[in-house]
Amino acid sequence: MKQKLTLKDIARELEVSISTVSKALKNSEEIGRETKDKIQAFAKLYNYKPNNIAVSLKNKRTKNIGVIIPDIVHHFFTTVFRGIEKYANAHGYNVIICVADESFDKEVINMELLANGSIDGFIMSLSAETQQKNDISHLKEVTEQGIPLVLFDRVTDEIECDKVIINDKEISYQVIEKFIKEGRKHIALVTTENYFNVSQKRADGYRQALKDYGLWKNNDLVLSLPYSNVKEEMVTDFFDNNEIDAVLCVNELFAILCMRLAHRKGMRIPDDIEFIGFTDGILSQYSTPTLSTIDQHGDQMGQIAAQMLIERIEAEMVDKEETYRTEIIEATLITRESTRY
Amino acid sequence: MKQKLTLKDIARELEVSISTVSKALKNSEEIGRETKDKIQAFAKLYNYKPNNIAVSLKNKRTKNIGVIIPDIVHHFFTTVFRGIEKYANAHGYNVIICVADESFDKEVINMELLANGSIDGFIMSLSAETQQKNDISHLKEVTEQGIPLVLFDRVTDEIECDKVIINDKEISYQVIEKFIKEGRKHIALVTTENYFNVSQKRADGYRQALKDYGLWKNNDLVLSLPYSNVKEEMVTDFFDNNEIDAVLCVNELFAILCMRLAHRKGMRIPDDIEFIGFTDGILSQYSTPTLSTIDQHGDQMGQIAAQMLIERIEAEMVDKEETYRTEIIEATLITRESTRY
DNA sequence: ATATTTTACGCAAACGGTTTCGTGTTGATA
DNA sequence: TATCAACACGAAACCGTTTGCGTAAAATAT
Repeated sequence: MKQKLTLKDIARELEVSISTVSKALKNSEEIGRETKDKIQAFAKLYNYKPNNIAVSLKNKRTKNIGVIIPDIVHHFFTTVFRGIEKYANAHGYNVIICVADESFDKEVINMELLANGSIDGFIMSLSAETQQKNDISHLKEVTEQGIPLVLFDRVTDEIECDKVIINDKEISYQVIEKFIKEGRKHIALVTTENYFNVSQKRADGYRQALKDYGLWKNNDLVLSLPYSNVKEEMVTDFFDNNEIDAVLCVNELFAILCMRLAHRKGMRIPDDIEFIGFTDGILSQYSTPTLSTIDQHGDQMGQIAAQMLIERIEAEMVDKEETYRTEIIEATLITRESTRY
Repeated sequence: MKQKLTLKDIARELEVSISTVSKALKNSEEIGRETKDKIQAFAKLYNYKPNNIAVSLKNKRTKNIGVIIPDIVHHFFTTVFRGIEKYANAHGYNVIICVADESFDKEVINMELLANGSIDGFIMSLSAETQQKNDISHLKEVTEQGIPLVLFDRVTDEIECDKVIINDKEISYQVIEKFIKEGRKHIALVTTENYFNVSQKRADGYRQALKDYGLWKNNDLVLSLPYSNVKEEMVTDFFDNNEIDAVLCVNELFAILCMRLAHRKGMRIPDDIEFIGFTDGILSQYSTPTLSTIDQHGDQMGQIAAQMLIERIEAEMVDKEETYRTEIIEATLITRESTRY
């Protein structure tokens, strides 16, 4: 096992000082042509690479960004992550990832760990538990330390930082409007328990559209399901007790589930009932029938988040204008077999 | 923006030396009770946390592990990753991830970047291009530097290191055997172009089983599809030109695709034709009909890989026994609607 | 030939910790 | 009272780089 070559090794070997080697490798004007050539040749020959850790310590910049997401086995987060990784890598940054598993504690622990010098900034989406408790002191701590933070999708108003979200309310409104214009009268919403910021906004859009078109009665056509372990009877009861001809679901899985149970009840999709879900994941493309979905453009979201973060990190070196942006990405509807148009 | 507290700050404030502070915070016996109390109280009050980078530089241990995977938007890799992350986190390690995007160059670049001190060891699965070129000099370089490496799933025999794989050949054999015992006579294999190590092993199992039961003729019932951009006619031609009553697919997507086209041809699943795929992803559970799949236990694989790596990393501190293990995980068949039993 | 500027390089501090070793003080022992 | 171990702490080296500054030698100007 050959040990890694250090500046000191090269200096000893070539009988010059460490600083000369360092400067020569940076092609500094301070060093003579001959010496530089000699040192550079030697370094190349023995494949010298500077030690990242030492460089980080010295410059106080790690070129790492920390990503904290609630879940990795989840198509939307995966695509966002890919966007982040793509942009970060292209700009010389590595990505350290922590999966909070929707747990508040894991989120806090990981964040504090990384905040101690391991990263130059954070990109994150709040875990379910964090949104539920609405405790964001760990985020506050980090931003007070001057560590840049970009929130995406599951954000909170209570913290000032850059954010990337989609137009949840508007797209929901548009989708409901579309249903209405097609002549649908009994439009349901299948959502999660309401501590999710995004679910609330989607519900707002849904409600608003129904009100604007005089179709709003009450919450009878809103079904709230638990985040996991959905029991089938909850859904079947809902379909049995209500007359429904169109459904918007806040995620792909709920939509697939509902479609399956509606189909089992003998309803024809999309003639008797139409379905639209959020998240254009792999399920939507391959379900039977294929599902019309709202594409959240996760990849783009990730790239923008990464861009905002890196710009913020690198702006810190010069000056700090403390105006934070919220970038809104326009979701788009992808129509497939679960809708008529 | 309050700057991070350092040992030096505490030392100055409490009028002791830096080394005293350092020792006090480690609860060293060298330091008197009173002084320790005072320092520890102060540190707690102002929430002192040691700088990870400085500690890493000093101990030459980063407590980071590098994970390089070909693709992140892929259920199998995602689950393995989750296993890695889970184990690593529980043992005080962070995970730096690089997505090679199935590209050789990205794999090499990322690996070299991380190898310069950023991580204590690697866990990786070879990208498609790397397997195709069969160029693993970057792996050799890393292991020669003494950086521990664990390969999983897409491994190579040409490098000595710890490995975690599944019993691809055996499980394929068993699955084909199952088909045969049910009376299936025309069993097809749908696979990828053969530079994938795992595809080869699966094909081996398939062929072996047919031979052992005297059903092997030639490769007519083996369909090789490109890794992406599969054209439908390739599959339909295959089904049109051959009499087939059972199919093993090397991944979930191929299986779903084939099922759909077989269904379109009017074949009844599972009566006329049965399907089994590799990878128990979300698609298998929600397709119509649901797909019987071979569960590769990605989560477990990830945890074992992480365990092997961390043990190797921490063993390095004591001595180095250079015997490498290959852990084989037993895949299991999950039966659903696409098979009769 | 002397004064001045360049050139080319080395010294040393710094980044934030850890750790070995040395030393002044104390109280116990002879 | 001299001796010595135990105690409590500090000085300094070190991890591998970066970088401001000082300076001898060489080059140029006077």
